Amino acid sequence: MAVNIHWALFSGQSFLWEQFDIDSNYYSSIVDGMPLIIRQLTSYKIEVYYYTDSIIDHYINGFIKRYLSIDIDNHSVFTDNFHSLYPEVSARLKEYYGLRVIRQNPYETMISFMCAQGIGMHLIRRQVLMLRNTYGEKIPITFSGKEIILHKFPTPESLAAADPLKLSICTNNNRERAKNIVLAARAVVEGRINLVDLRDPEIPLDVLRTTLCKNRGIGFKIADCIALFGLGRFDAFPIDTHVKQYMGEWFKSTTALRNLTPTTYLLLDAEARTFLNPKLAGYGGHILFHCWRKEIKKLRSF
DNA sequence: TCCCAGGCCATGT
DNA sequence: ACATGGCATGGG
Repeated sequence: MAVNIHWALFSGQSFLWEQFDIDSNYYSSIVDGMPLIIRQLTSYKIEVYYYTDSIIDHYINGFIKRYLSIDIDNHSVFTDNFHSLYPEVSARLKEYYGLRVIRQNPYETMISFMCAQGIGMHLIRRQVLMLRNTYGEKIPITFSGKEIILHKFPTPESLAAADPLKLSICTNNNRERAKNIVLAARAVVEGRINLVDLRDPEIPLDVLRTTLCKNRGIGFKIADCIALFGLGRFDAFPIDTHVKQYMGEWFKSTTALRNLTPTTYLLLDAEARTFLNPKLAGYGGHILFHCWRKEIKKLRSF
Protein backbone atom coordinates (compact mmCIF):
# COMPACT_ATOMS: atom_id res chain seq x y z
CA MET A 1 0.00 0.00 0.00
CA ALA A 2 1.12 3.54 -0.63
CA VAL A 3 0.02 6.94 0.56
CA ASN A 4 0.83 10.34 -0.92
CA ILE A 5 1.85 13.12 1.38
CA HIS A 6 2.30 16.72 0.38
CA TRP A 7 4.60 19.11 2.13
CA ALA A 8 7.36 16.73 2.99
CA LEU A 9 10.99 17.22 2.24
CA PHE A 10 12.78 14.06 3.19
CA SER A 11 16.11 15.39 4.29
CA GLY A 12 18.14 16.79 7.08
CA GLN A 13 17.78 14.39 10.01
CA SER A 14 17.74 11.05 8.36
CA PHE A 15 20.57 8.97 9.76
CA LEU A 16 18.01 6.23 10.33
CA TRP A 17 17.05 6.22 6.65
CA GLU A 18 19.01 4.71 3.83
CA GLN A 19 19.09 5.78 0.21
CA PHE A 20 18.61 2.87 -2.24
CA ASP A 21 21.39 4.00 -4.56
CA ILE A 22 23.38 7.12 -5.21
CA ASP A 23 21.02 9.77 -6.60
CA SER A 24 18.05 7.46 -6.11
CA ASN A 25 14.77 9.01 -4.99
CA TYR A 26 13.96 6.01 -2.85
CA TYR A 27 14.75 5.68 0.85
CA SER A 28 14.12 2.85 3.28
CA SER A 29 13.88 2.46 7.01
CA ILE A 30 12.12 0.41 9.62
CA VAL A 31 9.96 2.61 11.76
CA ASP A 32 8.42 1.13 14.88
CA GLY A 33 9.05 -2.34 13.48
CA MET A 34 7.37 -1.59 10.15
CA PRO A 35 9.36 -1.47 6.89
CA LEU A 36 8.75 1.84 5.12
CA ILE A 37 9.91 3.07 1.76
CA ILE A 38 9.70 6.72 0.82
CA ARG A 39 9.98 8.14 -2.65
CA GLN A 40 10.83 11.82 -2.83
CA LEU A 41 8.74 13.17 -5.72
CA THR A 42 9.37 16.90 -5.30
CA SER A 43 10.69 18.96 -2.39
CA TYR A 44 7.11 19.21 -1.22
CA LYS A 45 5.80 15.76 -1.92
CA ILE A 46 6.72 12.21 -1.05
CA GLU A 47 5.14 8.84 -1.59
CA VAL A 48 5.18 6.35 1.28
CA TYR A 49 5.05 2.59 0.73
CA TYR A 50 4.33 0.36 3.67
CA TYR A 51 3.77 -3.32 4.24
CA THR A 52 0.66 -4.19 6.13
CA ASP A 53 -2.96 -5.25 6.08
CA SER A 54 -5.32 -2.86 4.30
CA ILE A 55 -7.85 -3.20 7.15
CA ILE A 56 -5.78 -0.91 9.32
CA ASP A 57 -4.95 1.54 6.55
CA HIS A 58 -6.44 4.47 8.38
CA TYR A 59 -4.34 3.69 11.44
CA ILE A 60 -1.14 3.47 9.40
CA ASN A 61 -2.02 6.69 7.67
CA GLY A 62 -2.36 8.47 11.00
CA PHE A 63 0.82 6.88 12.26
CA ILE A 64 2.82 8.06 9.27
CA LYS A 65 1.37 11.53 9.43
CA ARG A 66 2.34 11.79 13.08
CA TYR A 67 5.82 10.45 12.32
CA LEU A 68 6.22 13.11 9.65
CA SER A 69 4.74 15.77 11.97
CA ILE A 70 2.11 16.77 9.45
CA ASP A 71 0.32 18.46 12.36
CA ILE A 72 2.91 21.23 12.24
CA ASP A 73 2.20 24.02 9.77
CA ASN A 74 5.67 25.00 8.66
CA HIS A 75 4.56 28.47 7.62
CA SER A 76 3.60 29.20 11.20
CA VAL A 77 7.11 28.39 12.41
CA PHE A 78 8.44 31.80 11.40
CA THR A 79 6.54 34.89 12.50
CA ASP A 80 5.62 37.93 10.41
CA ASN A 81 8.09 39.85 12.51
CA PHE A 82 10.84 37.43 11.46
CA HIS A 83 10.08 37.94 7.77
CA SER A 84 10.21 41.72 8.04
CA LEU A 85 13.36 41.73 10.19
CA TYR A 86 15.30 39.27 8.02
CA PRO A 87 14.00 39.60 4.45
CA GLU A 88 17.07 37.99 2.83
CA VAL A 89 16.91 34.92 5.04
CA SER A 90 13.16 34.78 4.63
CA ALA A 91 13.53 34.74 0.84
CA ARG A 92 16.05 31.91 0.94
CA LEU A 93 13.78 29.80 3.15
CA LYS A 94 11.00 29.62 0.58
CA GLU A 95 12.32 26.38 -0.91
CA TYR A 96 12.64 24.72 2.49
CA TYR A 97 9.19 24.89 4.02
CA GLY A 98 8.56 21.32 2.90
CA LEU A 99 11.08 20.02 5.41
CA ARG A 100 9.52 18.02 8.24
CA VAL A 101 11.20 17.49 11.57
CA ILE A 102 10.23 13.87 12.10
CA ARG A 103 9.33 12.17 15.37
CA GLN A 104 11.83 9.36 15.58
CA ASN A 105 12.45 6.70 18.17
CA PRO A 106 14.34 8.26 21.10
CA TYR A 107 16.68 5.34 21.73
CA GLU A 108 17.61 5.04 18.05
CA THR A 109 18.06 8.80 17.90
CA MET A 110 20.31 8.74 20.94
CA ILE A 111 22.62 6.04 19.58
CA SER A 112 22.82 7.49 16.08
CA PHE A 113 23.53 11.02 17.24
CA MET A 114 26.25 9.72 19.54
CA CYS A 115 28.00 8.91 16.24
CA ALA A 116 27.74 12.54 15.16
CA GLN A 117 30.72 14.19 16.76
CA GLY A 118 33.06 16.39 14.80
CA ILE A 119 32.93 14.41 11.57
CA GLY A 120 31.13 14.80 8.25
CA MET A 121 27.58 13.64 7.67
CA HIS A 122 28.75 11.03 5.19
CA LEU A 123 30.74 9.27 7.88
CA ILE A 124 27.94 9.54 10.40
CA ARG A 125 25.51 7.85 8.03
CA ARG A 126 28.04 5.10 7.37
CA GLN A 127 28.45 4.42 11.08
CA VAL A 128 24.73 4.09 11.69
CA LEU A 129 24.37 1.89 8.61
CA MET A 130 27.15 -0.40 9.83
CA LEU A 131 25.61 -0.64 13.28
CA ARG A 132 22.32 -1.74 11.70
CA ASN A 133 23.94 -4.21 9.33
CA THR A 134 26.14 -5.71 12.02
CA TYR A 135 23.82 -5.84 15.03
CA GLY A 136 20.30 -5.41 13.60
CA GLU A 137 17.84 -8.13 12.69
CA LYS A 138 17.45 -8.77 8.95
CA ILE A 139 14.08 -7.97 7.39
CA PRO A 140 13.70 -9.12 3.79
CA ILE A 141 11.06 -7.41 1.67
CA THR A 142 10.15 -7.37 -1.99
CA PHE A 143 9.83 -4.00 -3.64
CA SER A 144 8.82 -3.66 -7.30
CA GLY A 145 9.81 -7.25 -7.91
CA LYS A 146 13.19 -6.95 -6.23
CA GLU A 147 14.29 -8.64 -3.04
CA ILE A 148 15.74 -6.15 -0.57
CA ILE A 149 17.31 -6.91 2.80
CA LEU A 150 16.56 -4.25 5.36
CA HIS A 151 17.93 -4.21 8.89
CA LYS A 152 16.15 -3.17 12.03
CA PHE A 153 17.98 -0.83 14.34
CA PRO A 154 19.90 -2.98 16.84
CA THR A 155 18.05 -3.53 20.11
CA PRO A 156 19.45 -2.08 23.35
CA GLU A 157 20.16 -5.66 24.44
CA SER A 158 22.26 -6.46 21.39
CA LEU A 159 24.37 -3.32 21.75
CA ALA A 160 24.65 -3.78 25.51
CA ALA A 161 26.08 -7.25 24.95
CA ALA A 162 28.47 -6.14 22.21
CA ASP A 163 32.24 -6.10 22.59
CA PRO A 164 33.21 -2.41 22.43
CA LEU A 165 36.40 -3.13 20.52
CA LYS A 166 34.50 -5.10 17.89
CA LEU A 167 31.77 -2.49 17.77
CA SER A 168 34.37 0.20 17.08
CA ILE A 169 34.63 -1.16 13.53
CA CYS A 170 31.21 0.44 13.08
CA THR A 171 32.14 3.71 14.76
CA ASN A 172 34.86 4.90 12.47
CA ASN A 173 37.40 3.00 14.60
CA ASN A 174 36.72 5.38 17.42
CA ARG A 175 36.96 3.20 20.53
CA GLU A 176 35.85 5.85 22.96
CA ARG A 177 32.64 6.34 21.01
CA ALA A 178 32.07 2.58 20.77
CA LYS A 179 32.51 2.23 24.53
CA ASN A 180 30.07 5.07 25.20
CA ILE A 181 27.46 3.52 22.92
CA VAL A 182 27.69 0.18 24.72
CA LEU A 183 27.46 1.96 28.09
CA ALA A 184 24.40 3.91 26.95
CA ALA A 185 22.73 0.72 25.67
CA ARG A 186 23.39 -0.96 29.01
CA ALA A 187 21.90 2.01 30.80
CA VAL A 188 18.74 1.64 28.70
CA VAL A 189 18.55 -2.11 29.39
CA GLU A 190 19.02 -1.57 33.12
CA GLY A 191 16.52 1.26 33.24
CA ARG A 192 19.04 3.92 34.26
CA ILE A 193 18.07 5.77 31.10
CA ASN A 194 14.29 5.83 30.89
CA LEU A 195 13.38 7.48 27.62
CA VAL A 196 9.67 6.84 28.15
CA ASP A 197 9.70 9.00 31.25
CA LEU A 198 11.71 11.66 29.44
CA ARG A 199 8.90 11.94 26.87
CA ASP A 200 6.90 13.97 29.39
CA PRO A 201 6.48 17.36 27.67
CA GLU A 202 6.26 19.02 31.08
CA ILE A 203 9.96 18.40 31.72
CA PRO A 204 11.84 21.70 31.29
CA LEU A 205 14.41 21.66 28.51
CA ASP A 206 17.35 22.38 30.79
CA VAL A 207 16.40 19.52 33.09
CA LEU A 208 16.04 17.21 30.11
CA ARG A 209 19.43 18.29 28.80
CA THR A 210 21.16 17.85 32.16
CA THR A 211 19.64 14.40 32.59
CA LEU A 212 20.80 13.19 29.18
CA CYS A 213 24.25 14.75 29.67
CA LYS A 214 24.91 12.49 32.65
CA ASN A 215 25.85 9.82 30.12
CA ARG A 216 29.34 9.76 28.65
CA GLY A 217 29.41 10.81 25.04
CA ILE A 218 26.35 13.05 25.34
CA GLY A 219 26.94 16.79 25.63
CA PHE A 220 24.59 19.76 25.22
CA LYS A 221 24.34 19.43 21.45
CA ILE A 222 23.64 15.70 21.30
CA ALA A 223 21.20 15.99 24.21
CA ASP A 224 19.25 18.67 22.36
CA CYS A 225 19.25 16.53 19.21
CA ILE A 226 17.76 13.63 21.15
CA ALA A 227 15.11 15.98 22.52
CA LEU A 228 14.30 17.51 19.12
CA PHE A 229 14.35 14.44 16.87
CA GLY A 230 13.66 11.66 19.35
CA LEU A 231 11.41 13.12 22.01
CA GLY A 232 9.32 15.40 19.82
CA ARG A 233 10.58 18.47 21.68
CA PHE A 234 10.37 20.95 18.84
CA ASP A 235 11.41 23.67 21.28
CA ALA A 236 14.87 22.11 21.74
CA PHE A 237 17.50 23.99 19.74
CA PRO A 238 20.71 22.01 19.09
CA ILE A 239 23.67 24.27 18.33
CA ASP A 240 26.45 22.88 16.18
CA THR A 241 29.07 24.40 13.92
CA HIS A 242 26.52 25.23 11.21
CA VAL A 243 24.01 26.82 13.57
CA LYS A 244 26.80 28.87 15.13
CA GLN A 245 27.83 29.99 11.66
CA TYR A 246 24.40 31.08 10.48
CA MET A 247 23.66 32.88 13.74
CA GLY A 248 26.78 34.95 13.10
CA GLU A 249 26.19 35.52 9.39
CA TRP A 250 22.44 35.80 9.14
CA PHE A 251 21.48 37.13 12.56
CA LYS A 252 24.62 39.15 13.34
CA SER A 253 25.17 37.50 16.69
CA THR A 254 28.51 38.54 18.17
CA THR A 255 28.21 35.67 20.64
CA ALA A 256 28.48 33.33 17.66
CA LEU A 257 32.03 34.56 17.06
CA ARG A 258 33.20 33.05 20.35
CA ASN A 259 34.23 29.44 20.90
CA LEU A 260 31.33 27.10 21.56
CA THR A 261 31.86 26.64 25.31
CA PRO A 262 28.94 25.61 27.52
CA THR A 263 28.43 29.25 28.46
CA THR A 264 28.38 30.36 24.84
CA TYR A 265 26.03 27.51 24.01
CA LEU A 266 23.47 28.68 26.55
CA LEU A 267 23.79 32.30 25.44
CA LEU A 268 23.19 31.35 21.79
CA ASP A 269 20.27 29.18 22.84
CA ALA A 270 18.68 32.17 24.55
CA GLU A 271 19.45 34.47 21.62
CA ALA A 272 17.83 32.13 19.10
CA ARG A 273 14.59 32.31 21.04
CA THR A 274 14.44 36.05 20.51
CA PHE A 275 13.95 35.69 16.75
CA LEU A 276 12.39 32.22 16.63
CA ASN A 277 9.12 31.07 18.13
CA PRO A 278 10.39 29.59 21.44
CA LYS A 279 7.93 26.70 21.25
CA LEU A 280 9.22 25.73 17.80
CA ALA A 281 12.78 27.04 18.06
CA GLY A 282 14.35 23.74 17.09
CA TYR A 283 11.89 23.18 14.28
CA GLY A 284 12.68 26.56 12.78
CA GLY A 285 16.34 26.12 13.55
CA HIS A 286 16.43 22.90 11.60
CA ILE A 287 14.90 24.52 8.55
CA LEU A 288 17.55 27.23 8.82
CA PHE A 289 20.25 24.57 9.34
CA HIS A 290 19.27 22.69 6.22
CA CYS A 291 18.99 25.87 4.16
CA TRP A 292 22.40 27.07 5.36
CA ARG A 293 24.12 23.82 4.43
CA LYS A 294 22.55 23.63 1.00
CA GLU A 295 22.52 27.26 -0.06
CA ILE A 296 25.64 28.69 1.56
CA LYS A 297 27.94 25.76 2.20
CA LYS A 298 26.85 24.03 -1.01
CA LEU A 299 26.87 20.64 0.69
CA ARG A 300 25.24 17.79 -1.17
CA SER A 301 25.11 15.29 1.68
CA PHE A 302 22.07 15.42 3.92
C1' DT B 1 49.10 19.78 2.64
C1' DC B 2 45.75 21.82 5.46
C1' DC B 3 41.21 22.58 7.15
C1' DC B 4 36.80 21.35 8.29
C1' DA B 5 33.02 18.08 9.28
C1' DG B 6 25.63 18.03 12.82
C1' DG B 7 31.34 17.26 19.56
C1' DC B 8 32.90 15.44 23.77
C1' DC B 9 36.25 14.99 27.39
C1' DA B 10 40.50 15.52 30.20
C1' DT B 11 43.86 18.65 31.47
C1' DG B 12 46.16 23.00 32.58
C1' DT B 13 45.74 27.91 33.72
C1' DA C 1 35.35 30.08 33.11
C1' DC C 2 38.33 29.50 28.96
C1' DA C 3 41.93 27.36 25.79
C1' DT C 4 44.02 23.42 24.00
C1' DG C 5 44.77 18.83 22.29
C1' DG C 6 43.25 14.02 21.35
C1' DC C 7 40.08 11.25 19.11
C1' DA C 8 39.41 9.31 13.76
C1' DT C 9 38.53 9.59 8.83
C1' DG C 10 37.13 11.51 4.29
C1' DG C 11 36.33 15.24 1.26
C1' DG C 12 37.13 19.85 -0.55
